[in-house]
This record gives sequence, C-alpha cells and structure tokens, in this order.
Amino acid sequence: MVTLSDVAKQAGVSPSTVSRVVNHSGFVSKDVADRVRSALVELDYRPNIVARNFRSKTTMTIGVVVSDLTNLYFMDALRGVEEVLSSEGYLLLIASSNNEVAKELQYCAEFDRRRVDGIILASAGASGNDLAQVFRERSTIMLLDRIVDGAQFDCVLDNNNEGVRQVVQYLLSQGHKDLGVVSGPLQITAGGERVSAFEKFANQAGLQIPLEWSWVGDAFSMEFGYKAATKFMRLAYKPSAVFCTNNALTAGFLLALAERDVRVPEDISVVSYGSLENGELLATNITEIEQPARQIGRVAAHRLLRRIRGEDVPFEVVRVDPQLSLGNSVKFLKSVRDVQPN
Amino acid sequence: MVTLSDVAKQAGVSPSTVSRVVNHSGFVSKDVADRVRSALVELDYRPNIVARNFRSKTTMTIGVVVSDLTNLYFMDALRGVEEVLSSEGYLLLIASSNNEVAKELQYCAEFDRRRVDGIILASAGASGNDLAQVFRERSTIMLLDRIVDGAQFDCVLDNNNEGVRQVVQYLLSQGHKDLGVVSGPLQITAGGERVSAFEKFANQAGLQIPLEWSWVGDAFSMEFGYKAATKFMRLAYKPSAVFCTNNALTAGFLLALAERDVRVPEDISVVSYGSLENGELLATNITEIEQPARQIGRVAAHRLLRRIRGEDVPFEVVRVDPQLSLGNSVKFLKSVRDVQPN
DNA sequence: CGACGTTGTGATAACGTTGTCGCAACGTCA
DNA sequence: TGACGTTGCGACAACGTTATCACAACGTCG
Repeated sequence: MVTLSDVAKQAGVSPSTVSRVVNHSGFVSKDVADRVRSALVELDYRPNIVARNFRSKTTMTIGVVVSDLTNLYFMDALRGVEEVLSSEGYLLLIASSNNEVAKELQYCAEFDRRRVDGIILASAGASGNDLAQVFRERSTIMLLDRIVDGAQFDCVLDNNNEGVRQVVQYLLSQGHKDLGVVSGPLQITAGGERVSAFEKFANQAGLQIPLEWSWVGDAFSMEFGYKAATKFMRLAYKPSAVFCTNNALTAGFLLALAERDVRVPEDISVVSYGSLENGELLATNITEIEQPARQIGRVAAHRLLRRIRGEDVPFEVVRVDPQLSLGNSVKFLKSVRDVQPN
Repeated sequence: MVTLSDVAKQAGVSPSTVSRVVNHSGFVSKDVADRVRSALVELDYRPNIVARNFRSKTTMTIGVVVSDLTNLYFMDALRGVEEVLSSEGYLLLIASSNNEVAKELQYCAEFDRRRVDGIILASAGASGNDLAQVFRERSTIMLLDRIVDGAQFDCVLDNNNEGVRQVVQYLLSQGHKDLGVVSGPLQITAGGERVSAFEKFANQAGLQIPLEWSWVGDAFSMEFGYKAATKFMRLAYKPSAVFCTNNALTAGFLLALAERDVRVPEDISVVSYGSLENGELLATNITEIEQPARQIGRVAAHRLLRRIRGEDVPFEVVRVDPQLSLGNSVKFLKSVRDVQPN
C-alpha cells in the first residue's frame, strides 16, 4: 500500500504537506501542491480511511437501522436520508433488524463501537432503557417513526392524527358507519396513535368501534393482516369498511380476501395507512394514506447533522403531514353531509 | 472514552493482558482474567473498533453494492449474503447505485478506501476496465448476476439458459407460436443471455422472434416495460405471448396493459423472469421464473469468505438453477406434444 | 526600521489497539 | 538434574494519519 510518506518522499516534501494537499486544508504553495499532486497520481495513492478515522475521531459515517428493509416506506425514508447525508459527504451503514428487538440493539451497539458519527433508528420495539444503555454517551441519534419514552431522543414521524382524520372523514363521507381496524402492537407509536385517533374521530362522529372489529396483532406483518382477514370473514355481522394501519397489514388482509374471492370494494371497503408495493397493478386501486417517508428521512437527516455539529437543540418530536390518496377501494354507500370530524 | 489502558490500570495489569482477555486469545490465568473482566464491566469498556481495524488491518466488514435496493431480487440475495456473513462475524455495508454506473464505481472505491475485507457487487454496467482500475490490488470481490468481461472476477448468477428453456418449453406446451420478448440492455448479462436463449430455444422449435416483437430497452426498469407495452398494443399483428426478462419490466408491462384494459391472459399471455413484489395480490397470478436469489447470495458469500481467507481458487462463474412457477398468466391455446426444445 | 500578521513548510507527538518479543515460572521427559 | 516445551504476563513498537507546534519567509503598516 502506498502511504503518505511514500508520496512525500517521491515529491520531496514532508508527509504533513501531502496530508494538507490531500485534504485541501490550504497553506500549500501552488508549485509544491502541483508536485505533490503528480506524485499522488503517479503512485496511485489511496488514503487509508481507517487510519484517518482513527486519528481524526470522526468516520463520516451514519448508521441506519430499520426494522424491515423490504418495506417500501423505509426504503423511501432511506432515500431521503441518503439524499441529505451523502451530499454532505457521509456514507450510510444500513442494517435491517427484521423486527427483532435484540438484533436492533445489537446493530446499534455495533455501530456505536464502530464510532459512526450518528445513528438513525426506526425502532422495532426497544425500550428507552435499552437504548439509553447502548447509547450512554452518544447524543447523535435520531428516531424514525416511533417515539420511545423513558429516553431523551429526537423523533421524526408521521402526523398520524392528521392522516387518520382524513381517513375517517373520507369513510364517513362515503356513508360508512360500521368501521373495523387492523393494527400491529399498540405500544408501537404507529399502532397506538393510529388506532386511538381512529377511535377518537369515530367517536366524534357518534360511532363506536366494537371490540370484535378491532384486530390488534403482535407485529405489523403481512401474516397478521392475513389472520385478521380470516377472522373478519368469519364474522356474522361485518363492518362495511376496514382500516389497516400499515401497508404490510393491508397486503396480508387483501391476500386473504382474494383467496376467498371476497371483492374490494363490493364486499368490503379497505383503506390503508401506507402505500403498497406495485399497488398500481392491483385490480382495485387502494385508497391509502401516502406517508411522507422521504420527507421524514430528510428532516431526520438534517436534524442529525445539527446534532453532529454540536448544536445544543432541545430534544423534539417532529411531525410531517401525510396525505390521503383516493383509489376505488371504498364503496359509496350514501352521501353524508353533516358528519365532519374535527 | 474508556480505553484498554484505563481498564488495565483498574485491574492492575498491562494493556496487553486486557487485550488478550477482550479478544479471548488465551494465555491468561483464570484469576487475572476474572479481575480484568470485572474491571471491564465496572468501567463499561467499549472497544474502539476503528483503532482495532487500523492496527489489525482487517475490518470484518463487507461492502455490498446493488443496482436497485427496491428490487425484491436483490433484497433476497442480500438476505442470503447476510445469513452467511453475519454468522461469521462480518458486518454488511450496503449501498445502492440506483442503476448509475458512476455511483456504483464511486461506492466501490469508497469501500475499498475504507478497507472493507470484501466486496459484493451487482453491477449496473461498469466495464471490466473501470473495475480493474478501482480494485487494483484487491482480489476479494464477488460479482452478482452480471459477468463483466475484461477483468478477472468471480461471478455468481442464475442459470439463465435453464430458466429460459423452461419458459419456452412451457409456452410451446400451451400452444404459443407467436412469441415476443421485452428486455433491458443486451450487454448486461441478464439481458443478453435471456434474450439469446429465448431465441435459441424458439429457433430449435422452428420459430422465429420477429424484430418488431423484440423490445430491447436501455434499462431493466418499470419505465421501459411500460413503454414496451404501449408499443406492443399499437401492433396490428401481435404475439400471443410476451416474455419479460426481469421483474421490473414485467411490472411496467402489466401496468400499461391494465391502464388500457388489456387482459392477461385473455388478450395476451405474459411470462416473467423474476418474481413481482406483492405478486400474489394481482388478479392474475403471473407465471414466472423464481430466481434462486437467496441461494445466489449464499454461494457468493461463501466464495468470498474463501477468497478472504486467502485460498487461491481460480476465478469462476457459478450458476444456480432457477425454477418455473406456474400461474394463470398464460392462455392455453392448444396442446402440443412433439415440440420439446433441448 | 521594528512590530506584527499571514502564509508556507517540517518535525514531532499522538490516537488505541494488537503483534512480537523477552522473560519468568512451571511441568515433563530423558 | 538439565534440557525443553508450555503457559502467563509485560514492555515496546508499530499501524497511517492528522493536530499541534515551531519556525522561517514575506508583506504591511505605523
């Protein structure tokens, strides 16, 4: 391997000077710089980034832990993060916990040991205590999509209340009064907030969500969506519309319906929080909340940069508004004018 | 930060001894080890991996560059890679080139500078020269899915010939004789091999693929699939079946058909090389080649490990057999017995 | 002309870890 | 008993880079 000293020897200068040229840190005369540059090219010098990181105590690397790499939502968020950080010269270390809390913590610890400059975490369920322990001295952490209590961290996520408000308003406007909901764990922010907002807005319109129409599972997985749909289909008296609080749940739900030839929206109306992969290919275009994933990623990245730069901003929860995208998965029952939640 | 020396002082031993305990390298008596271990816990020592990597010249990190992180195929391959390497203690550095050759080379160079122990690359089109230049001294590289000529690298990919053989055989068995094909660039292995195999097996059955039924685009993208379908729909005399050589192409192709209410398989039969995301939700189940992505990832990872360990195996192209999965996207025209390619 | 700031360069010391060596203590075998 | 291998531990150097000085050369301003 060619080192700085090799180049220095070749150019007849000191390693310090070569370092200054490589890092564009100035204080080098034009002709010396030229001599060094040609030596660099001639020897095909490649900086040893590990040595640099070691000495400079900064790695220009950000670790990202998501709970499910195959989920479109996280991919979009990741894209937003990448946009911002790579333009600032950072490299992303990406890891997927596959919804396993232990793995999530393990990756976080590994990133911390590797001295990444910052960590972005879409937590699958680690407790505030766990995280505080892993991140003892670190302040450069940004949570995505999930608020962890018992610990001081920033968090960037959907304005779930607003998204769900739009969902309920739309369902009511189409005349639906028998509403069901499918969700992952309520301890997870996405679950808890969306379900309780759903109930809240339903209540405000004078409706109740009966317990047997509320399917809350142990994960935001296709598997549970599928299971919920099978339970739904066995009901004697069914809701006219079902709200799935996450795209994986929706996919599973729709799959089970399709297998039993239950049609959407003829037999059941469906609204999804979050977009489906290849959703545009489905026979029925799903009415869904388009999450501002990319924007969330961008905001998180920017905020993380500020922390890395040492700005002492207070910990905060940042909300980004999602938007309802109309499809044809909700059947029009009858026009309702006077019901307008909020 | 707590360092080895801090722990050493606390335990009343030398840093070397602490290092030996941390790394389980033996030659430490039981009671000294215990003393060190309690000091480690007491001070909450966390090894500085950067320093370790620097000194030991090994990072226990593998860089993976894929051309499209949103593609199910690469996600599966990644999973295979991860399975093997993480069990050996390696961490994955994942980057997506988004089909941009420049970005792909940039990431490779960055990984190389960061002294990753190995690189797995699903190339979007870099030339052998480019890669040879980036990887001057490095031998620990594994190519996925694409053979790059003009350079000495291992490569693990589909047995495209076998997959396409099954596709053609099936189409013939269903009585199809008017065959079309949609593909990305032929210079990319997946394009070149699949298209030429398709033509070969068609020819063997006495069929020709006319030029106007062969759509070859500039990328394996949904956009081009869409474009191909619009061209297809404008034809006066159309093929009865179309073979899309990649899942993204298939998705685009189907989307354009759906928008014009062209039905599959009633109006046109479609076979895809590679599975669609959420394919099980589509109205028609696509007949497709299931690529052995995970297995390919695993094989590549194992082979890479051997190279990292210094085994001097010759460069090789490894093929893994894919499998046809029958759906209902191919219309049965009439039974044909005697046509059996190969 | 002297004081002072700016610019250019090199010497030197780290950064935290691991590899190598030296040495001592101990056990084993001839 | 002496030679030799094994085990346990510490001293020390080294990895390649950058940060910090020190210092010289030069220009500028009062």
